[in-house]
Amino acid sequence: MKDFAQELGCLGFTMRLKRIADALMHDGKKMYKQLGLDIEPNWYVVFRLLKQQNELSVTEISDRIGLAHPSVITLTNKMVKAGYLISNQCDQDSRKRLLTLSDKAQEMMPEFERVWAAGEAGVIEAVRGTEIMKALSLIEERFGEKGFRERTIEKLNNQ
Amino acid sequence: MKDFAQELGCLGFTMRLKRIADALMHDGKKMYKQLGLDIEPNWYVVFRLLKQQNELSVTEISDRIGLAHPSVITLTNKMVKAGYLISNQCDQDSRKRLLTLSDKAQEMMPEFERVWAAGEAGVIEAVRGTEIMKALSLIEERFGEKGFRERTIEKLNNQ
DNA sequence: TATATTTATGTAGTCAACTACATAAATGAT
DNA sequence: ATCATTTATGTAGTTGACTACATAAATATA
Repeated sequence: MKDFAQELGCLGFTMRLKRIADALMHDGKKMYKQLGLDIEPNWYVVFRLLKQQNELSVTEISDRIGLAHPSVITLTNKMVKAGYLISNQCDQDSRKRLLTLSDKAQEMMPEFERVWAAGEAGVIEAVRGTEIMKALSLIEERFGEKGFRERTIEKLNNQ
Repeated sequence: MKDFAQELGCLGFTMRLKRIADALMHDGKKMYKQLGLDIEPNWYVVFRLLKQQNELSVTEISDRIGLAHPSVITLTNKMVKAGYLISNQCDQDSRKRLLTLSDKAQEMMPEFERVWAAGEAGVIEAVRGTEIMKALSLIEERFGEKGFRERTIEKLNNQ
């Protein structure tokens, strides 16, 4: 049975992106469970970011990883609850809450890194020969400048 | 501020796909609202499919568009409620429910088609020069054969 | 024919993202 | 110094996908 979203050409773009992302996310969850690790897909972005930056506020994380701040709050709250992040009120600016990696996080990091390296190797294999990372950058940039809605309405008016 | 998911290379793949898909979906909703059309992003896949196939069951739609059947039930129920689909119990097999486009759907189709054509033109512009549709096909195929979890665990064992 | 299996649909609950709104602290302007 | 604006965080509610389980009809098998 041929996939219909594929038949739709560029119109099927969004649905196909979402389908792939969802499938990877679900399979990622399953993977961590199978490996007996109590972390979730996407946490690695925060792990990696805080490893590099040491200490960041909610909004800073939100800006750097491109998720809305409520999503970051939910995500990091889970990581705090799981014992991987420490949350401290900022001295200079009492609105801010600064997040750092806990000792548990530092301890587990080598094991996580091993898994992430394997995951990355798997993805590299799956996307081999496609230039998709470069394509995503370009597409992100273009949709960043002018969204889908604006583009469509512009085209509608020029018809 | 440089995007951190991009810095992560292939590891940021899933998150970036999800982010783009979510942004397109949200902007699509906004667009339909702005145009005063009472339809949702993704409905066009069902509209187009039923225009081509006339009458299909829930499972057939699910198979063709690659969404899980509960998602199709939710999606098509909304379309029925909005008056765009007719649902009929199948005579030969009373388990099946057959979905067709309503008169309202047929009537509105030319207007929808105009919008979808504009949307597609916008996407084509945004992805120009990237070969992303071809890339997605290849990636879907590869992850279809062997998922992210399986790939990662295989890599872990070969380290 | 009776029973077991498969298939089609439906329901319940989860999840990760989003927007919109609320509040409190810091900053800027008159 | 007061008041307005901006910024940081938090909460509530929505969304569209998913899995897991439930039920009923059809089909296959003993």
